[in-house]
Amino acid sequence: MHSFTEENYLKIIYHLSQADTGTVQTNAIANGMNTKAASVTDMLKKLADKQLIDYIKYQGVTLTEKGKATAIKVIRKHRLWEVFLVDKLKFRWDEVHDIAEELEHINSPILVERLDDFLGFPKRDPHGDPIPDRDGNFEPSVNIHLHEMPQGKTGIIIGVSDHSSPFLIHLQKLGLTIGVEIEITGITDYDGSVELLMNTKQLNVSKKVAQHILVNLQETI
Amino acid sequence: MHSFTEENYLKIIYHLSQADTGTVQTNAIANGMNTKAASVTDMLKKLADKQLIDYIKYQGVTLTEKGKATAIKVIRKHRLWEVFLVDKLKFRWDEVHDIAEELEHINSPILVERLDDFLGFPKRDPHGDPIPDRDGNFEPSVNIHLHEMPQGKTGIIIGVSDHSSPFLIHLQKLGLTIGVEIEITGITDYDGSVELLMNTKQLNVSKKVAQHILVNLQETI
DNA sequence: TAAAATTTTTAGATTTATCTAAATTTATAA
DNA sequence: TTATAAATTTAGATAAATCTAAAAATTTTA
Repeated sequence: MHSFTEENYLKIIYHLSQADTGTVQTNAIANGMNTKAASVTDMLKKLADKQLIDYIKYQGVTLTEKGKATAIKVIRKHRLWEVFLVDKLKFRWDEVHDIAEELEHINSPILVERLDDFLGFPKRDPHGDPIPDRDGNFEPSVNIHLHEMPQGKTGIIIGVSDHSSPFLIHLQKLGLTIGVEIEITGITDYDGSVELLMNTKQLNVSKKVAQHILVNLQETI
Repeated sequence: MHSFTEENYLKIIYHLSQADTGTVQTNAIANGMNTKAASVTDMLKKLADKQLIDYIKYQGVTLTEKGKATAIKVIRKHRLWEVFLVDKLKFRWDEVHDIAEELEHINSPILVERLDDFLGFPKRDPHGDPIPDRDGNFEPSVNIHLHEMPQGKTGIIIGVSDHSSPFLIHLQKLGLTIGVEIEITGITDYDGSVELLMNTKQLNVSKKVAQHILVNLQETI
């Protein structure tokens, strides 16, 4: 088995290699792990010895198949626990990350399968991110701004790119909060405002607002 | 916060000091922790520094109030997670211990309270052991043989003191398996056989059988 | 393309929890 | 009550994950 620390390194490397297609740099990992570059180098040697990453000095790393499978298992657990915390224990979307960071390291394959079953085999976590199945397969997720969303597609609000109070208060009034599922029904040519459906409610938001709402695009599952 | 290891030491010390009223010996802890006496001594110094135990060289240890409260919190989490695994995820009674050993170290007070609520504030875990409430209070549990049970009291079968196949097969046939709740309704003077109620079913078991069934006596809660 | 800046690695320590082997203390028993 | 046995502690090492400071490699830029 792998230590919590090793699992966290693999997870960070996995996420970084998704963002950026090439190899992952030492400093990027140090940043993600809240540690120093020297510590990362030490750990990279260890992960390479265990054949979890391919590592060439000074050139950055990539995950091996084994390393990738391990990272995806941890991500699967993290996202399933988030669903549990939100759906069953009534936590808010924004409260669950740190707890799931601990729960994701519980080592019991059967527990993961039972939990998945108990939750009804969810395909997405509360942020709209895809949950890998037991074989590690999942639909990729795409995060874009609301005004870039194609019509007809649904998405989940995952954040904002303007953190000013007036903007946040405006969103609160409209009900456009994190975790809400929306569908674009049209774009007004005249002013670029966006028509959308939230639950069953029709809304119109200005182009300026749409440009500052981050959405996780739901692929057809 | 305390490390997993520190929490495990406190838990073992707590359990050992329940069994045996005096101070807890180094070797007993080493045995419980599957480690060596020298390692225990090192850890005892550390726990004493943190004022979690009172430790006198060569004389054994007792938990301080702080240490006891910490141990009880870990035990509360362990038992709540066991209820979750059995009631919600459909694990069997005998499968949950190792998983709960990991889950008990998840550090989130709010998670524990939400879980307790979700489970309906259970008073006993699947073995019949009491679950401390958020303040650490609980009814003590008493483990005795079936033939020593007072009439009218209920208990949960927690094990057997005869592991022979014929005996276990006999119990299986009667439905007297681990986790089953029973109530003594009478004792036959003539042969010492025990009349009991299992769910709503009336049963009679011989004195010999009753002497080999271990029961956790349920206090009036 | 050579100097400067940045990134990465090495060297040598530190902390936590563990170990073995030896020394010390306490308990037991002749 | 002293010798022997058992339990416990100390001393000195080891492995995991981290650190700082210095050295080496790579990238940028003038």
